Amino acid sequence: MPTPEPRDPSRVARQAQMRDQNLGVALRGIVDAPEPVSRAQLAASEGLARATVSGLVDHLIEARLVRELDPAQTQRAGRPAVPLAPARGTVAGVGMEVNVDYLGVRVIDLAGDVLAEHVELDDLRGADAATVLDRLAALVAPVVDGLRAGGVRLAGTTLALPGLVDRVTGPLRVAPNLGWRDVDVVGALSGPAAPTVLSALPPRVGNEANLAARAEAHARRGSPSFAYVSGEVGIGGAIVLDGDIFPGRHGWSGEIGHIVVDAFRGPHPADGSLEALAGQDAMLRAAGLPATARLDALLDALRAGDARAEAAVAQAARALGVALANVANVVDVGEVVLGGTFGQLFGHVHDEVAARLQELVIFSPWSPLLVSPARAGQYPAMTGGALAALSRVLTDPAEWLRTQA
Amino acid sequence: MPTPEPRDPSRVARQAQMRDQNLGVALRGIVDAPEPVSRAQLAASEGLARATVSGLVDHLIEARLVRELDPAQTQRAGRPAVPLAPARGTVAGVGMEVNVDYLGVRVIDLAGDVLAEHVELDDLRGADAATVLDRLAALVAPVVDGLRAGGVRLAGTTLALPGLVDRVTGPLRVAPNLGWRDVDVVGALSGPAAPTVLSALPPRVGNEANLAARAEAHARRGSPSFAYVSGEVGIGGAIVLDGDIFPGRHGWSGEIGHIVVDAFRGPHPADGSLEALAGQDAMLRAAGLPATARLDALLDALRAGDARAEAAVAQAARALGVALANVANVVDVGEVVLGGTFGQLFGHVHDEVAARLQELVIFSPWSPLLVSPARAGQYPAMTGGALAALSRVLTDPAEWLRTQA
DNA sequence: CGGTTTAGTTTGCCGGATGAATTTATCCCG
DNA sequence: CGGGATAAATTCATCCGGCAAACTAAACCG
Repeated sequence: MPTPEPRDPSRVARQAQMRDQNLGVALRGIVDAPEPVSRAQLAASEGLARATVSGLVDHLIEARLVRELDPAQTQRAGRPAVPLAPARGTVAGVGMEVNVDYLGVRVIDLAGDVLAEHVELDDLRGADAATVLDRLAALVAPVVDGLRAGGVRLAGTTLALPGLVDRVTGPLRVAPNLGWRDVDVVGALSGPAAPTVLSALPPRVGNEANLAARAEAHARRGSPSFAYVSGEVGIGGAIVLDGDIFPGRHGWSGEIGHIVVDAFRGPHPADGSLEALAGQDAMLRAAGLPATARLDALLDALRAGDARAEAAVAQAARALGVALANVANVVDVGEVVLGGTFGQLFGHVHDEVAARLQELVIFSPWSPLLVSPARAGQYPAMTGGALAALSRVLTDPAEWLRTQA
Repeated sequence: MPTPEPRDPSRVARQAQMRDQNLGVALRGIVDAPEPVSRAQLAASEGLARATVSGLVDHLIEARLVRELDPAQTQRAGRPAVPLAPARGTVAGVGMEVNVDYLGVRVIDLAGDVLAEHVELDDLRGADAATVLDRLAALVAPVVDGLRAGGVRLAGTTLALPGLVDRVTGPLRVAPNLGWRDVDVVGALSGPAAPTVLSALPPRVGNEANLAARAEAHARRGSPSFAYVSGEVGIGGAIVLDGDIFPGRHGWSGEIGHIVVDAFRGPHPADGSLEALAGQDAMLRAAGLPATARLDALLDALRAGDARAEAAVAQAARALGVALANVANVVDVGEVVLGGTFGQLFGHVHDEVAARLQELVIFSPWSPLLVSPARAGQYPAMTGGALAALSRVLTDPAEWLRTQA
C-alpha cells in the first residue's frame, strides 16, 4: 500500500474546525471593529445566527479574550446592547528588534495597547551576534517577567531583523548592515541564559521591513493593500495585500532595495540597485556629507536649502519612483507607503515618486497610485512583531486556548 | 473610481458550505491525481472518513463529473479498489484568444482532453475590434454548437487578450500591440450576432500572459510557483504561486514587460523598459533584420551564426535577466519559466538569464533559481482560458451544479 | 402602566461528518 | 476447490454545531 503523500492540510471541512473557525471570525470581528460591537451586530455583519454568536462570545469571554463593556446610553427603544471589546492586559504579544542603531522590545495586548516597552540606542554595525542577542535577552527578561507576574499570558515572541531570515524559525541567513551571516538566532535566544519566556516560547524571526509593514497595515484599518518601503540604513520593503503581508515562498519577498533600475551603470548590474542609488550612504555621499553623518544632517541641509542635498534627494527619489513602479507593475498594488528614512523625507520625495509611478505604471490611467507616508509610529517593526505574535491567537483562538490548558 | 471591493464573503463556516467544500476537495483530489485513485485512497489522503468520501463520490458520479473505471488488476488480497477518474466529454471549458498573429478557440474537458480546437492565423495589428470580435464569434459558434449537440455541458468561456483587462468582466482597457483601447469585449461577444453559448454565458476576459501561465502551472503538476514570461510581440508575464495565478488587485499583476531596468537611458525612463529593450521589435532591429521580419528570421540568423543576431539576443537576455531578478527579489519565486518568443530562444538566453539571477537575487545563495522553458504547448493562453472556465466547476462543484439545474 | 422595540437566551431540529459494524470482492493457502 | 485473510465500500447509529423560532430581558414611549 503506497502511503498517501504528506498532502498539505487540505481544505477539508470538519465540524470541529467549523467551531474553531467561527470562534476566530467572532474574535476578529470584535478586535478589528473600530468601536465596540454587540452580539447582535456581530451576528448581522458576519451572517451568523444570533444564537451561534452568543455561544461563541460566551466562550471568548470565559477565555478572557473579550470583555463586556457597560451598556451604552442609547436614545433608542429596545433592550440596550452590551458592547464587546478585546480584553485588556490578559493576552499579549512580544515584539523584539535588533537593528543597526538600536535594539528593543515592545509588548502589546489584544486591545492594541502597549503594555511595556524598552529600547536601547546603540550603533550595532559589526557587533558580535552572540553578544548582541545576549544583551537583547537580558533586556527582555525583566520586562516580560514583570508582565507575567501581573497575570499577562504571552501569545508569542517575534524578533525583527534587518536581513534575510529562512522561514520564520530558521537561521538568519544574512544581515548586511549588521555584518551578520548564518546566525542561529532562535538557538541563541532560547539558550540557558535566556529568560523563561524565550526558552518556553521559541521566538519567531522575521524581516524588519515585513514586520514594519504589518504594523502599518494595522494602523490603517480595513485591510489595505500597498507596497511598503522601509528606508533604514539599507532599503527594505514589503508587499501588503488585503491587510496581510505577502511572504513569498520563504518570507523573502519585498526586497525592494535590491531592485535594479540602472542595469548598465557600473561594471556590475548590482551597482544600479535601488539601495546603491538611494540608500542612506548614497544620499549622504551625493549630498557631500561625511559618511559618518546621520539622516538628521541631511534634513538640516535640506532645511537650509542646500542645493547638493536637494539634488541628492531628487536623484534618490527618481530611483525610488522607478523601483516602486516596477513593484506596482509586477504585483498590481494601488498604494505606496514610505516609511523609515523616506517617511522623514516624504515632503521631498513625494512629487518625484508620484510622477514616476504615474508615468511608468501601465494601469495608472485607470487606477491612479497613491503615495503616502507611514503612520505606524516609531519602531514599527517591534509593533509588527508583537502583532504577529498576537495573530496566532486571533486566527485560531481555539487552537491557542488548547495549548494554554 | 472603481466600485468598492465587494466585501469578501466572510469566511464563516456553515454546515451547508461544509458539504459543498468537501465536494470540491473530493473532485479536485480526483482530477489532480496523476493516476486514478479509489475512494479509500481519497479518504486517506484528504483525512476524511471513508463513509464521507463515498457519499461525496456518489454525488459526483451522479452529476457526471467523475466516472468509475474498471477495477484494476491488482496482485494483492482484498476487494479491489474502484479507480475514479474525471469524466470525459461531459463538462468542458472554452478558451478563446485574440492575439496579434492569430485568433482561435480551444475546448477542454475535465479530463484535460482537447475536445475541439480551431485557430485562424492572421495579422491583426490595428484591426477593428468589433470586426475581429464578430469574426471570433463566428469562429466559435460552430465549434461550440457541435459540442453542445453532442451533450457536452459548457462550464464557461474565457477570452485571452494581449492587454489590460479591468477585472474579469470589465472592458479591455488597452492592448497596445492590437491598437485597441477601451473595448467592451463582453458586450461585443454577447451581442445578437453571437452564438448562444456566448450570450447565455458571458465570457470572462483575461490577460494572455496570465492565462498562459495558468496552462503552464497545469502542465507542471503539483502546485508549482514560478514567474512566467510570455514573449509575444510585446512582453507579458505572470506570477504563479502554489499553482494559482496571482492576480493582484485588478488582475493587472505580472506586467513584466513594463519593468524598467535602465532608468537613465533615454529621455523617458520608459525607454529603459524590458519591452523596449528585449521586445521582438527591439531584437529584430538590433539584429539588423527588417521590421517586418518574424521571429523565424531571427532564429535562422542565429542558426547561421550571425554575430549581430547573437549580440542582439545577448543584450535582450541581459535585460530579461535583470527584470526577472527584480521580480524574484520582490515576490520570492524560485523558478522562472520562459514562454513564447523566449521559449523558442531558450537555448540562447538561458545562461545569461541564469547568471543575472544568481548575481542579483539576494536569496540565490540559499535557494538557487531555476530557469526552464515553457512546456504548455502551442497557444497556451487558449488552454489556460479553458482551464479557467473549468476551475469554476472544480472549486465549487455544488454551486455549479445548482446553476445547471 | 401597558405596548413597542431591540438584545440576548433557550429549545428543538436538521444536515453532515464520523467510527464501528457489515457487506462485498478478491487473493492465498491447504 | 473451499475456507480464511485482507482490503474496499456501504450501512447505521451517534454526535456536533449551526439555525430558526419562541421566549425572556431591558430599555423607551405615550
